[in-house]
Amino acid sequence: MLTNEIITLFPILEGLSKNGLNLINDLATENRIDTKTELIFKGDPVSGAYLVTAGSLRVYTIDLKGNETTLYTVLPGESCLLALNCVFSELRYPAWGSVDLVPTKLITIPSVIFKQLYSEEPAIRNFTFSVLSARIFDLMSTLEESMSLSMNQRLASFLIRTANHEGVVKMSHQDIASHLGTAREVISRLLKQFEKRGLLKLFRGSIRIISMQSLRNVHEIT
Amino acid sequence: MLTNEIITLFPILEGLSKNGLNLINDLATENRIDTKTELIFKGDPVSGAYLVTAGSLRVYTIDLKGNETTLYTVLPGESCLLALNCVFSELRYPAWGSVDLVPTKLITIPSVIFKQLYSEEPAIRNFTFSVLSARIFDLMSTLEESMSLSMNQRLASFLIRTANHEGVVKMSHQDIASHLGTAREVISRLLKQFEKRGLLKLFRGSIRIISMQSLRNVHEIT
DNA sequence: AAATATCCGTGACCCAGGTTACAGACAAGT
DNA sequence: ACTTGTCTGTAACCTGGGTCACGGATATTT
Repeated sequence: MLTNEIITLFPILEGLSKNGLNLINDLATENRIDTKTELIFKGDPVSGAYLVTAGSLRVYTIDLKGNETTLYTVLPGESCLLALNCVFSELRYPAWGSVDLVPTKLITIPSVIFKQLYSEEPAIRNFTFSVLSARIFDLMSTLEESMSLSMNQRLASFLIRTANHEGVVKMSHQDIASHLGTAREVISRLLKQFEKRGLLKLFRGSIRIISMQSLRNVHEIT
Repeated sequence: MLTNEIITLFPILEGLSKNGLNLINDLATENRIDTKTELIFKGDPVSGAYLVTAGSLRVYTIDLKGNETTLYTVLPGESCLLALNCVFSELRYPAWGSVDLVPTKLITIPSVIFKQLYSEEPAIRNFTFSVLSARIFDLMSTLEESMSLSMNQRLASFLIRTANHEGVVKMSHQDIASHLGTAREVISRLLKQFEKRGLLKLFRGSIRIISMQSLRNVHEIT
């Protein structure tokens, strides 16, 4: 029973009709993806709407010089809006997608079905709209940050956003660099500064934040 | 008869029902805005969906240091998606909006009406979806450009996109700088370089592109 | 345990582009 | 014709952060 799982993770879909639920139940498929898997390539045709139910899906571009920059991350309870977009526009996927750190589960609702649902089910329409608009705000704030903040401010903000409940970020410097679109050395340098100022502690493959508050202040100071 | 005007400019709305047309006709309002008018302030409540029918509406943010950066420009036949967004989310407007260079006309469909139309009219839904998704691609490419291209490449690309049919851009250096989120001096410097290389000619308040092709090549060269 | 891969630290260098600080050119109002 | 405002040119300077070139540290595989 696919749909129960979906509804708990995507409460906005609660209003689905019986018929809609059945459609999804019968025709959506679920996939498990291992860590370090390239999932979607730029130019791929998109087979349907992707709903992430566990793990995380990273969507990124690669610029002319070969540097990756993360556009956004799709977490459980979210959907990949680029794919959604492509479902309607029949365009091909305009970026890359990969599973990096944790095994990930995602549900695929085939394009045809999704389009039908979209026209019949208000719940699906709301869902689609909210996915798109959430992503827009996200992109806008990324853009704003990348233009007006210095690297150490962006790093601080990234760490705060990414840390788990224990204040630990389990990523290599290179991973972080890719997310922020910069070089590994730069991240190492800045992290070292933070460590010297007592804001965090560095380990191989992870970072433990010590003073969340001071990290927040990096924003204002300069 | 408001709706005729709308339909010609927004062909995607063609499928509107009689009823929908009437609603718009009766309850939408049209405003003319003069040049150099601050129209929307950050935090304003949004009264409805804005459709631009003439001129242009610039949407921008202001960073901590007081620099403006244009997020996007709404042209005739387009709609301000942030406003659309706010219509549904009941959020306040998260940026600034102004009319800068040319007098602008815009039609406002009150929030309540727009929501009703959205639930009843497939045409309105398609419209909304396409506005959102177009803007997403736009934002993504802006983001990509701002991260991976050098200033002179971004300037070249901006000039190409902004020039009118005669290859003329009627903006001051300061205006351009605001759009690209940089300083006036930087733009002057780069433009001068372009002029020396014969790509364009500078006048007070405007720029005439001479070799569109070479300007495109700035992308590749460096 | 040897070999190989991944990760991290660090110093030296360089440059695009932001900043400061003027000065002259043109436009528009009085 | 002045005055005042807007727009442009330019030079000198400074710095964040990208790049190069390492070497050592910790995992992982064989």
